[in-house]
Amino acid sequence: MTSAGGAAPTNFIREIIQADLEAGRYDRVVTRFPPEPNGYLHIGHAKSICLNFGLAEAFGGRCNLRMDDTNPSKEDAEYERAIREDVRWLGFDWGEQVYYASDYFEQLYAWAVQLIRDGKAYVDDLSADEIRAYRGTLTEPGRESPYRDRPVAENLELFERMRSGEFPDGAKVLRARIDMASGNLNLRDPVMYRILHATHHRTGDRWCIYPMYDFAHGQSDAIEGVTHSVCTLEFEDHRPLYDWFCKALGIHHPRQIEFARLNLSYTVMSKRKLLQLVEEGRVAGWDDPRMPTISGLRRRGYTPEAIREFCARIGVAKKDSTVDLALLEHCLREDLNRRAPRRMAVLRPLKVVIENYPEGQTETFDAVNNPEDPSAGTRPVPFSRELYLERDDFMEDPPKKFFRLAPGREVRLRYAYFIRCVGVVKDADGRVVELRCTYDPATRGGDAPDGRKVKATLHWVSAAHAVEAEVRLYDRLFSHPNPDRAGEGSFLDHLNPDSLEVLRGCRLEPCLAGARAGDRVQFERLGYFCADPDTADGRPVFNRTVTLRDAWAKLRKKGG
RNA sequence: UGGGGCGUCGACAAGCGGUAAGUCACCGGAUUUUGAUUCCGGCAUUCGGAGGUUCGAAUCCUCCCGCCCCAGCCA
Repeated sequence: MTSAGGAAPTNFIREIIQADLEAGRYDRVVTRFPPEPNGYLHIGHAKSICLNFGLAEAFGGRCNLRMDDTNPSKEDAEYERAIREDVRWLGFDWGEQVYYASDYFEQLYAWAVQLIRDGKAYVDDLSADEIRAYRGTLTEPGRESPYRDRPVAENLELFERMRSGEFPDGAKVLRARIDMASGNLNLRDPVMYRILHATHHRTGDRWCIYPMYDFAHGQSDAIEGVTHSVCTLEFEDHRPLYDWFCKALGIHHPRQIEFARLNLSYTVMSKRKLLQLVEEGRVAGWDDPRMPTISGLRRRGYTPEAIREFCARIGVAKKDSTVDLALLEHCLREDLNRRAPRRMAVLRPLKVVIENYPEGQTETFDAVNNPEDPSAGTRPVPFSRELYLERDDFMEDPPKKFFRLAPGREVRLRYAYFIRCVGVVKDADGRVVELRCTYDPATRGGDAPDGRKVKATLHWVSAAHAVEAEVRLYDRLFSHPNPDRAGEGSFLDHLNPDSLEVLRGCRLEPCLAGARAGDRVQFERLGYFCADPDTADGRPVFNRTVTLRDAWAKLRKKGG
């Protein structure tokens, strides 16, 4: 069980469970999170994970992690490994063991035989195309297969031969015998087993017939004593079938409850599309920091706490909805604000020479590590005659609302001195390459004894002491709020061409030399950053997790 | 034209017959050695629409409209 749940607000699922408990329908609560190991987990799965583990925790029950591994042609042990890692990282504990649908293959087979014996399942020789044709359409009923009334004994024998490998893929299937005229397509004699001569990553070549989702999921729930099988809306149509199998088999009958899956603006969530992004090299892999995968978010610098808080805030309902990415980012900033140490980093360096500061002199200032957390203490930051400032913090011909550095203007260097720009050095092309400034020794520490004010406080890094680094600026992967439904064309048409900008030659304050992969910091005035695994000794690589809220950027955008 | 769902502020979401919570976003304004954080204020006379029941309806009934899902031997 978990210890990670927050105080999640109530929702309709909790109410159903509460009512079930009170009515005595179940005497305990068991849920499960059942991913298919055919891809990486994403933020949408996080919603389901938080929901299922959270439900179990709220009712003092248990939540099983179960691999829904019934299709060997798509699944892989690597995905399984990643799933465990991600669930664990999110902060959930699945207890003694991971469960596997594949562990139930023998039992599932026995249950299939039982249904055949009861005349409720039959072996069909129709091809896939024929089955489709016989199924009918949304508005017309289907037709019964000519093999539907095979004698039980023949069905039994054929099914056994299917298992023993006598038939090639697709030659036969086992079908439930329900109702070819049902308005619910799932009830038109759904396929229970198909022949698949494929090696399963766990059962190897022991099987060449594999159960379909509908004949595996509910039964797996039953075996594990699941009481509430929570899944997404698209399975609502499957519930009658889920119930039919449990009833026909006379086994423990969990209640299936459906909720709306998570959609996030500016991102795609389907595994198919995420896979495509990876396979076509649109991103660097499943853990590319632009991906909505758990591993991508982790590498980007997200915290499990922020993701859990987000999941608690979005709620659980049956309405199709798309949550604003801004909410996710808000949860992230909220968490990082209270825990990320502050550092100074200049991403686009502009050299500054303090003309009246003695050459060769260095002094040290104490900088606060985290204004939100006094216990985080301070660190020393060296200051000298030559510094780097952010190019964006200087404008030669500033607009009215710009109150950073400009010719003749005075600003404060954080923790250090007031400086005034007295000269601009340009190259042959007229590009600003260096600033000449003077400092006021009386403002040491950042306050003027005469009480004069400055409108801006800038971050800076001493040139001689700076650590060079690579910084990767990430932005949303898609430029359209809903890449899935943005008119005709592919979602790929809406990829944001500026989703990644790599900056080299960035200058960090010296204490960042020892950054280790996974370290999260706030670069003051810029945003939250996380040291990437590509970080090498003495050569940090930082990913921008998210920018700080930026009133100036907003202003600038408005003004054109 | 079949079956299953869903419609409350720009985005989420409470509300469960007694007269529209909260959050994000947005817009002010205060404090600030991060144009950050924090703080304070604003933001649905109205609940997809139309009727009806009721002293009273977002909540109950009827009809209509809109959106989503289902025709894999995927999950």
